[in-house]
Amino acid sequence: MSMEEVARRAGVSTATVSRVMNNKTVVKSATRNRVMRVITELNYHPNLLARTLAGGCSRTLGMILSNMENPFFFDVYRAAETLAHTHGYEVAAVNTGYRPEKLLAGIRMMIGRRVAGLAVIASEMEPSFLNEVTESKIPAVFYDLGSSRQGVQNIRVNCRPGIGRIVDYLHDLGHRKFAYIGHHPAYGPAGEREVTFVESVKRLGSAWRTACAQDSLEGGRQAARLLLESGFRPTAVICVNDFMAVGALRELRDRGLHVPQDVSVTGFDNIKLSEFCHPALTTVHIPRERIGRRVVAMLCPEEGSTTAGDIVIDPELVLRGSTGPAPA
Amino acid sequence: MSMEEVARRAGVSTATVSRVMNNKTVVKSATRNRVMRVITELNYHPNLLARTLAGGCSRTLGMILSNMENPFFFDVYRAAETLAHTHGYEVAAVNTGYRPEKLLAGIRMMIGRRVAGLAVIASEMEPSFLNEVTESKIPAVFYDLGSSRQGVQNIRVNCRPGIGRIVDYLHDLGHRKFAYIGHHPAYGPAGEREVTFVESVKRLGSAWRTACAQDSLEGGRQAARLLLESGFRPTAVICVNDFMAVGALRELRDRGLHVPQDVSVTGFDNIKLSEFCHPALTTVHIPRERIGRRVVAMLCPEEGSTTAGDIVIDPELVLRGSTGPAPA
DNA sequence: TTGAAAGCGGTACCAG
DNA sequence: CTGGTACCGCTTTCAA
Repeated sequence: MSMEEVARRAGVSTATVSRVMNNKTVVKSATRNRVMRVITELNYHPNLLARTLAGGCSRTLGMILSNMENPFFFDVYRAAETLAHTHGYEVAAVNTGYRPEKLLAGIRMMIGRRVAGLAVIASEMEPSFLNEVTESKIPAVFYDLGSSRQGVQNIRVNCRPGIGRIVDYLHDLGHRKFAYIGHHPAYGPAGEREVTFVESVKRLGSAWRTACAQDSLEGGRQAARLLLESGFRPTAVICVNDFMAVGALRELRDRGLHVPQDVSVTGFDNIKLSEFCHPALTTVHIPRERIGRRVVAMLCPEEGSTTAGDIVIDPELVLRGSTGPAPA
Repeated sequence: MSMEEVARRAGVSTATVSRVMNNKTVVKSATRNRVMRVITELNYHPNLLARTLAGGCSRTLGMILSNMENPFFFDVYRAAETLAHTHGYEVAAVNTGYRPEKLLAGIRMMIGRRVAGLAVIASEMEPSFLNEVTESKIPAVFYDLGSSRQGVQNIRVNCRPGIGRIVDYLHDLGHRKFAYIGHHPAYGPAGEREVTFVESVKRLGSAWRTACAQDSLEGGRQAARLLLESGFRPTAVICVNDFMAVGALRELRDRGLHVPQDVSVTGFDNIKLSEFCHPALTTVHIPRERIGRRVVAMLCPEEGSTTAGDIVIDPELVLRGSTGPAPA
C-alpha cells in the first residue's frame, strides 16, 4: 500500500504525508498526529526504491570484498557497517570469491543501484573495472590498488615491513629454509607480500620455495601439502594470512611435524582466530577496524574530506607460540 | 545518464531502448544494433531502482542472519547466494548480531526494498516481527521458528537427537559431570539444544551446570572461564556450536587442562573450522548448504512449491579428537 | 516494428 | 502550514 492510501485516510495530501515521514519543517502537530496514527494503523512502510529514485540520494554504501569467509574481510566490513549506521547509512556488501567477473558484476550492480559511495576491498581489481567506477561519478575508495591512479581514493597499507620483519626475525632464530604459502591473485596486498618475501630471503641468501592455493582453511592445508610433497623441507613457513596459516597448521600436524619444534609458522593480519588456534600464531597486526572506518569516513560527506587515504601502519610483529628457534 | 539519453542518440524512443535491454519481442535487428552500439559507447547502466519500481518485481531475495561471523550462518548464506544466482536473483544479507532491534530494522528495510522473498535465519525472531513480515505479503521463510504458525514457511532442523547422542556417547565413556556452554538467545535452535542437554543429563542423573556468553570465539573462552571459576569441574563440556567450542578449547588449554585427557569437548554444526582446530572437534553435522539451498528453493517461484519445509536430518555424530574416556 | 503516454511511489518546489 | 504538480528513470499497454 502506498503513500496515497495513507494520505486519503488521513484526509491530507501525499506531500504532507511525505513531510511527516521525513520529520520535515513545521507540520501542525494535530495533522502530524493524525497522519502518524494512520501510518501505524496501516503498518505503512515507504517504498525505499521510490524514495531514492525521487530523492536522488540513496543512503546506501556499496562494499565489494574478495572473501568474506576470511575474517580479515569480514572485520573490515563490520567496522564499516557500524560506523555507517551511526551516519544513517546502510552498507550493501558483495562477496566476489576473488572472481573478477563477480567483481565486475558487483560494480555494475552498485552503479545500477545508485549507491551513495562504493568501497572495493578486492585484490582482483583490474584497471578496466576502475574505469567503469570512475565514469559512474560515484564516490569510490579502493583498498591497496596496484597502481594508485590520479583522482581515485586509495587506502594503502604498506605490508612490506611486516613481511620483512617476519623473515628477519626467523632468520635471527637460525632458520635458513623458508617456504611461502599464498593464494592466487598476483596483484594487490597478497602479491606484495609474496614479492617482499622473495626479496627478503634472496637478500639473506636462504633457500626458499612458494606454494599457493585458495584463500581458505582447506587451501592452507593444500598448499602446505604441495610444499611438503615436493620434497622441500622448510623450517619456517610464512603464510600470506592467518586464515591459510591455520590450514597449514593442520597439515603439518597430520604429518607428524611439531610446530614450532620442527617447523615455525607465521600468519598475517592478526585475526581473532590467530589467538585461538594451537599453537597460537605469530603474525603481523593489520588494523582492520581502522580500515573499515576509514572507508566510510572517506565516503560520507558528513565526515568531511579531512580524512586522508593512506593508512601508515607500524607493522607490529605479534609473537606467539607458532614460531621458535630452528631445529638443530 | 538515463535511457532517454540513449534513446535520443539512437534516434528511437525509450520504449525501444527498454525492449532492447530486456531482449523483448522482435525488434528489427538493425534498430537493435544501433541501440546496442549507443549503449556500449555511453557505457550505459540502467537504474535498477527505477526498473524495479516500474516493473514491480525486484529480483532480489532478502536474508537476515544472526551472526555472519559464525561460519554456520555464513555457509547458509553462501549456499543460498549460489543457488539464487543461477536463478538470476541477488541476495541482500543483513547481519543482526542477535539484536532484536536490528532484526526488526532489517525486516523493515527488506519490506521497504520490496524484495521478492525474505529469509530469516535468526534465533532472536519474535512473534510481533513475524506479523510485520506476514502483513507485508512478501513470500518468507524462517529457520527454526519457535512456534510454527499457520501459513508461514518454516525450515526445521531437529537438533534434539543430536544433543541426545552427544550426551549418551559421553556418558558411555564414563563421564558424569557435564557442562553446557551456550549463548544468550533463549529461543530458537540454541534454546532447544540447551533444553535437550538439561533433559538428557537429568535423565542420566549426572551432575551438570551451564554457562553462556556471546556467540564468538571470545565468548566461548569466557563461558568456559565462568564455568571453571565457579569451582565446578566438569569432565565433559558440551558447546552449543563449534564456533564457541573453539573458544572454550583455548581457555581450557590456558588453564593447563588437556583435551580430551582431562576434559572432553564437543561442538555442533560441523563447520570447517571444527576439523582445523586442535584437537579437532567431535560434533554433529548440520547440513548448512542444504538449508541455504532450501531457502531459495522455497522462495523462487521457478523452483515450484514442490519443496517442503522441514528438513529431517539424521543427526550424525562426527567423532574426532576432542572427546575421550572420562579421567579416572 | 515502433512511438506516445500512463503509471510505479515517492520528493520537492511553488502557490495559496 | 498545506495542496498541487512536475519530475526521478524505467516498464508496459495501446495505437499507429
